[in-house]
Amino acid sequence: MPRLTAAAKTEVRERLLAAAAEEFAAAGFDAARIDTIAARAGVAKGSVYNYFSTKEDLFAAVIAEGARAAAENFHRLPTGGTTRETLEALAAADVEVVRAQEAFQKVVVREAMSFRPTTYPLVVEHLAPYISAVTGVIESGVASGEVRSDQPSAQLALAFVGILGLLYVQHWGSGGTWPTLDEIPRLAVTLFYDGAGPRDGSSS
Amino acid sequence: MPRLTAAAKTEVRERLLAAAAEEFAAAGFDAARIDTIAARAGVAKGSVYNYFSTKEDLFAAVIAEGARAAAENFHRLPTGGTTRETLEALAAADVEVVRAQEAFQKVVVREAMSFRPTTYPLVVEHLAPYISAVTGVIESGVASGEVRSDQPSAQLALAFVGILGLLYVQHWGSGGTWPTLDEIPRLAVTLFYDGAGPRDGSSS
Amino acid sequence: MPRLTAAAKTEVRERLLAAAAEEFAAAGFDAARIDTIAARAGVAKGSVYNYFSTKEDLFAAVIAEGARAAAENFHRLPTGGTTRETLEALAAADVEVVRAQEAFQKVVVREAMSFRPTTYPLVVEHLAPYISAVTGVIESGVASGEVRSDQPSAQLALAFVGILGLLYVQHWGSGGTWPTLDEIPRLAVTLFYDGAGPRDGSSS
Amino acid sequence: MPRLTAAAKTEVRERLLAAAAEEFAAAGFDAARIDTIAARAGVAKGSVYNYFSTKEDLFAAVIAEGARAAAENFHRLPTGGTTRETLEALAAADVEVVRAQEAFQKVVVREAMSFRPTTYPLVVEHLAPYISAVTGVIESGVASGEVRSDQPSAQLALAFVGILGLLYVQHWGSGGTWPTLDEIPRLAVTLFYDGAGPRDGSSS
DNA sequence: AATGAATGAGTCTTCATTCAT
DNA sequence: GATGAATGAAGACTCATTCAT
Repeated sequence: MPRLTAAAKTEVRERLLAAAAEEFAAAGFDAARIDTIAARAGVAKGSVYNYFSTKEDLFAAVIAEGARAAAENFHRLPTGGTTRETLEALAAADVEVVRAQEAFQKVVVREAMSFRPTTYPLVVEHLAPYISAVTGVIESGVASGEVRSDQPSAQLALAFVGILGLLYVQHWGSGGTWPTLDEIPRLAVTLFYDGAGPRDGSSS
Repeated sequence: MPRLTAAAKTEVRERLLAAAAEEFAAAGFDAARIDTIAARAGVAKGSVYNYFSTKEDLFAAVIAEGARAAAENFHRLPTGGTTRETLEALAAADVEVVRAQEAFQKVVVREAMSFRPTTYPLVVEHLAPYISAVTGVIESGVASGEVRSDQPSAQLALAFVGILGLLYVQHWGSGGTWPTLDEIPRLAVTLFYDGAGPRDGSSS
Repeated sequence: MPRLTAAAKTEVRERLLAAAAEEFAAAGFDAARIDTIAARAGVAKGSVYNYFSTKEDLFAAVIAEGARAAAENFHRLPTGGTTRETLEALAAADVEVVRAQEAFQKVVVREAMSFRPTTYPLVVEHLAPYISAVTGVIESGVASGEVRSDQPSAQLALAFVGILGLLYVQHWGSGGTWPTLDEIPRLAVTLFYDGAGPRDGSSS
Repeated sequence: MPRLTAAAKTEVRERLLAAAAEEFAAAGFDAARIDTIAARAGVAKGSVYNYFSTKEDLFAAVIAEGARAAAENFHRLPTGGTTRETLEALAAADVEVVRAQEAFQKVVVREAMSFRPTTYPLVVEHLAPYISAVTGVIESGVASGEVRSDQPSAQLALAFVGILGLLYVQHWGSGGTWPTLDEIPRLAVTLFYDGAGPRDGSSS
């Protein structure tokens, strides 16, 4: 009989991941300290190495968990609305993930934006399902004439995800001032879909 | 009698800045090594400290130089075109700066996207003139009816600069595959100005 | 389960203090090397920092330990003799401390004599109980007419402690030649109590 | 013809010595910085090495100058008074030297009290003439019955010089509070000559 | 499995000394 | 002789990782 039940192990692992996400989000990979993470998770420093073989490994696990949670949304896509509505719903769902797991998402977004040779491939790999889900939505939009067809769908999908990330960056960078998390879905869709050109009367 | 002329000192300082930009761009602040920077600049490690009192100080100088070069464009704004043309010209000029000083701009963009408490204020401070110049262009566009008036100009300006940054991130993150630097000005304007909604025949 | 028992930790800490005292006594604060101290204590350099957060902190601990041992004597003051006998007994007890902890006492005496802004306050603070104990003895002497009353007791106490220190300085400075440790208590009392004026027959 | 007259060279040398004395007095040998000394003397750092080959050499020159000025007094000994008066006059003359050259004397006194292998021999060597002059005075006192004869004169001389030093230490250590420089000669003689034993009516 | 002390390679930074001008 | 930039050896301190208990 194990000294710890599987459930207990999982629970410690999750506490470690959460603590690590906080620390990596606040300090970045290099400045993050294992001591802090262990303390925040309420375990001894050495115990961290019973769960993750390396600081880098722990970091990767944080990214993976963040990306996993984000990607999960796209398995229960809302259907039946316009492309615009679908995209806004997606963004809204993503915002909920950010709300629930702010630290994880900060880490993912920062790494996605920082193209560091060590960590970039990780993020790309983990975000791939996410991106391809968005690509699917865009393609449907193109098919139905709701999305312009003169740009590759894959690139438009990247742009949408990028804009969403950008809004998070501005949210965090401004200390939550602007935009607020609530405003993000609508803003993302407006920016992505309508652009800044003059309105003929329609839209937000 | 000074051992070095003022010009020679400036030259060393510039070599150091360039070397530091390379290193910071490649490794990030924490992982960057003063040894590497000194070696790349062709001076002894100790000499770095004759020019910059601290690693952090050197980093700040790199940001300042990058932002300075970027902001310089906006003093010679093209005039007389449409807002769209002006924005594209601005983006094109910025791309030239990136081409000329790729490492510096990588550092600036990365820090702008990474909201680290230590460095974020620096970037914000140095990018302020840049942002407010773009805001001016947008405001003219609003006045002439070329830009939608239902969003604050300052926020639209942030969005434009953000999209530009995003495209750089994708450029660097993709290893230069897509978008290429050449494509960036047009893409930035298209995304920002037109959005992804369906075309009625015009554009791109 | 701790890797070391509390007793083992204390033991390492004491080895470090002893090694540090040796090194500080021999080289002075600035010239002392943490490497040397660690090596002498038989631990790795990094381990020093598990016990003391800073070289300065370690130094302060050495002073504190030295002063603590010195002050301890004064809690078991000999009573019932003349002031002269009491002072000589005190000095003799102090000499025993010096014998037992020569390096610690060297550090304390040197710092007490060197009025360096950084360390002087430390010494003053730690020697305070010591000085005030001596002051008490002197006051009794004044009350009983054994000590002159035309000088403040506090200042006489300082003088006594100073003379004791002076004799240590001459002991160490002369390589132990003169005075020897054994001679110090008698000498201290003679100098302090009788002075160099002519004898009318009495004393030493 | 030299680019600098001998007088000008001497003048720079003296400024350097004075600046060095200040710095060594304030910081101690190790913490003293050549930069600071050069700046305080109003010359470039490199110029220091035109006058002194080494930091240690400069330090030795400061000690030598301090000891030289102190020893000078003893060449014009007051004569014809009692031993007690002579000693007080000597102490008074020494206090004048300290007043005129406080930094130099601080350095000498501190090193005399700190028995550091590197510097102690220097001080001993330079103070030798000083000590032997005092020894001469004491010997005369012994001969005339004014000084006790049961202690070697050389040791009494050391004690007198030591007490003087001790009073300086207390003066500097107390921030000039007690004793003041003016009080020192009388105090030195009282302590040295009379001791703390009870008065029969005489003295201070 | 958990613990936390020990480890030591790795870093920034300082500063006496040199030397080209 | 004066200058001050360049040098690089040296040192305090950090921290991921290991491992005895």
